[in-house]
Amino acid sequence: MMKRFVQVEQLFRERGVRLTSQRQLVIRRAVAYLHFTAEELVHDVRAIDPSVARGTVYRTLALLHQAGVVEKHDFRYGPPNYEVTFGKAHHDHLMCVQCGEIIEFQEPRVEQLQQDVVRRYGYKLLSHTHKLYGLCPACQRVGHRRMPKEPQLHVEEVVA
Amino acid sequence: MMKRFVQVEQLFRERGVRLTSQRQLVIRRAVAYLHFTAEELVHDVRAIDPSVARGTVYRTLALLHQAGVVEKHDFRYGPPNYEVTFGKAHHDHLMCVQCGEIIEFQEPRVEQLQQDVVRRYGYKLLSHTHKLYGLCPACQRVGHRRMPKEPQLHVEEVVA
DNA sequence: TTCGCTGCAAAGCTTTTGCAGTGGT
DNA sequence: ACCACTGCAAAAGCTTTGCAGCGAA
Repeated sequence: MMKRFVQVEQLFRERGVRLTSQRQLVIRRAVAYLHFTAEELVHDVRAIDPSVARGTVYRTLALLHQAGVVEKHDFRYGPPNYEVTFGKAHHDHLMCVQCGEIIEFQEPRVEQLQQDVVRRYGYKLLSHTHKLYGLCPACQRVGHRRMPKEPQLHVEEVVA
Repeated sequence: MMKRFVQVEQLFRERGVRLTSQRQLVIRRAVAYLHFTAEELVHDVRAIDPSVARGTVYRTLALLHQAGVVEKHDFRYGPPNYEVTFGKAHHDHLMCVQCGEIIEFQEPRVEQLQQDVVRRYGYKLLSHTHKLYGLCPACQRVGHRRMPKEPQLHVEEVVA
């Protein structure tokens, strides 16, 4: 955890982005989470230092995204979800559009193909999101007519 | 185009969703677009029938997403972008986090792997999003310190 | 006839922004 | 000493919702 924080700091330095005390705090808190919303991060950071402005947290979050440190996921249930992907094994998402179940899966072969694509266009890959939407086994059986209920996250595998 | 509209109607019927005149209008307009925002769709629909409420458009858009007809893309530039993927060849996105350039690419091998994953969990695949974030060749060369400018969409291939 | 759907319009949330002052490098 | 960054607080922007009436099946 500490190590990851230092790595992100290093990343910012390389990019010539100033490492203010506020940003250090935001980064420190963000990398401590698995998943979080922007407002949760605001709340968490301000619990430690109430003087940090909401805008600063959002601005830092944008920087973290640009640096490839965090991903933004929009699952259509509540506010968008952020996730720190830097220094972690990538995983993708499979979601049931009916009941909202979310499965996290790993597929190394996709990672390989992503490298192929990126190379084809001369890009340098920083991060990615990959979501599959469908019907889970249960929702395929019952009538397909109900609106989704509350979402549920089924974490298949979490790699620290 | 007309054919796709009829197919979507069929899909709604199968799901036991009522096909009101308002929904027909929203679907008709949505499938006419390549990319659109929710508000653009609202504007377009209301240009034809001003009595259709904003809420109805948003509610129908949610249904279309659940049915796997449209995808929602959040590129962090302006409002989320919707795209009709039903009946079209899938394509994924490669985006430069620096300048906002967006490249649409096709990678059939990824599609194949998606089927593997979906089968593994017993799901029925409806749609997907797959985005790669990185630095384009130009932004790798110049200093990496500037905030993104306006986004640009480079459509690699558009399949009707 | 039933009950899912709609219009209306306001509320609710998340995110952005302008500006004067502060602080990293 | 620069000028990027911050706090503040309001504005903006997108989406949702409650409710009474309507209309598809």
